[in-house]
Amino acid sequence: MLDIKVIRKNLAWAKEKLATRGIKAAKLDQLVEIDAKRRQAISESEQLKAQRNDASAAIAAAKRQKQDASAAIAAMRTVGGKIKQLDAAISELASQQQDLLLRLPNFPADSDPIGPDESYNEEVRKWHETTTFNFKPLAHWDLGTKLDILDWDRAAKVSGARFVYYKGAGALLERAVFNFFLDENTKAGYTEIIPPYLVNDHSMQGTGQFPKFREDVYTIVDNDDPDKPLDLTLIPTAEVPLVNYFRNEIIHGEKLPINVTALSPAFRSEAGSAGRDTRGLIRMHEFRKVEMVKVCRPEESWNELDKLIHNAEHLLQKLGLPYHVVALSTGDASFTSAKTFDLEVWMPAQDKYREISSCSNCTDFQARRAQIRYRDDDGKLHLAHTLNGSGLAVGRTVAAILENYQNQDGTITVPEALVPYMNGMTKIVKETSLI
RNA sequence: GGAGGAUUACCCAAGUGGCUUAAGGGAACGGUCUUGAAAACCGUCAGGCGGGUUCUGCUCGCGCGUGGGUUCAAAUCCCACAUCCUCCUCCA
Repeated sequence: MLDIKVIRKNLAWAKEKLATRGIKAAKLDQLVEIDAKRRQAISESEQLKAQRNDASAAIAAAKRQKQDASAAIAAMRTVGGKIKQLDAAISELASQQQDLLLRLPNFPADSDPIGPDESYNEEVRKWHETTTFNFKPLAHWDLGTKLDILDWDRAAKVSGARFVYYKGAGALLERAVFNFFLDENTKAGYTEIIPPYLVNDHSMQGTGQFPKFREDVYTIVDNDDPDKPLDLTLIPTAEVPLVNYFRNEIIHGEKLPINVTALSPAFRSEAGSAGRDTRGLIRMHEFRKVEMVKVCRPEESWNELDKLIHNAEHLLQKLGLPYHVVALSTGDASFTSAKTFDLEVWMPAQDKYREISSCSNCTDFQARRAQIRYRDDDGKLHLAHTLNGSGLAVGRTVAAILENYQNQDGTITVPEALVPYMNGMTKIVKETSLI
């Protein structure tokens, strides 16, 4: 959430910044107008309350001395009515203001490439030449099916489109990948967490998914009354329970920066992406992801963003997967982010890079929504900055390994870093059928 | 899912409508004493958010789990919800 005071004081600047994210100037005019009315009403109400408090003290004193106070009581009755009216108006204005504010994205950083969509993203650096083959590489979904380690048909039968079974060496590979990630992240100083995978609406609002992106997630309903949603949503990313761990907390300054990592399933409705990436592991309703989250002081957050990206890059480098780093444009970056770098891994069969990690500095945007604060040496409270990044998306990593490490005979060479995690297995060969 | 009980500061806890500007104790912090420490004694210790402002100060409002309500006036009375505890039921 943006700070209304910042918008109020720097209206022209705010309009210009948010225009690059597709927000119309009229929205901000409307916002500051409501804010002005609200503050006016607060001022009036509080004057009356001060008056009422004085009168109440006088009434109490009179009563104690057994004197009559009925005139003062009658006078206060009308004041009380006015206060009630003003307070109702204030809460209506406050909720209008909140509704508008909750739907405004974060201010983009000055360094963000300006543009409405991903075509304005800028490549920052590239690691390793893209993989070449002396045969035509297969897509990971074909490799997975031929090896009988990924089963799309039975997942479609059991759950529907965009679900998959991992089997045998496939399941082992998935497990090897996430255990490798968790171990590496822990070595890099992140504390491992196993969070809840269902969270309440306050948490979804705290990290910025609600109210704007309700249609992107799965919310649990009451079985006795399916029209009634329960206050529980399947997490679309571990970022939600990790960041909300700190919600409404005051952190000791010396604890910062805090680094946490978690493996979790991620559930996404993929509303609006019909027809895109319909095959393979790229776009699933349910996938596993290892997430990294940082909570830090404002002055550290840009440096911490660099560290976060390097932590994610380190994983791809150890796996030997070619990738590049892309700075997202103002229009492509996520709602909560001031600056986002995507890591895109090379997918040979598709002959292009695909997103495998998204590393963002959310500045104080989530901290203000979620009230994540710290007390520093000066004894004062400050909003923290929050950062998040995938480290990494597990299914997409498996897809990249299958495609980049495939051999002409259809087997997969296991990346060296994963061999210990695969119980010494160096090559994935065709599984025997279960049925 | 059912029945009871609870929720006040870092911890324990008093407080059943107006002299509560929320008692008291412990912890913590500062000081006196001491070579140093302990003890004793003295002091500080109810957070924070919001409004106004001539702006690092002053002032007003709100703050006793959360949100409503009653009242001239609510920690205190009423309603709803959340969380925790005990018991029953169910359960990996």
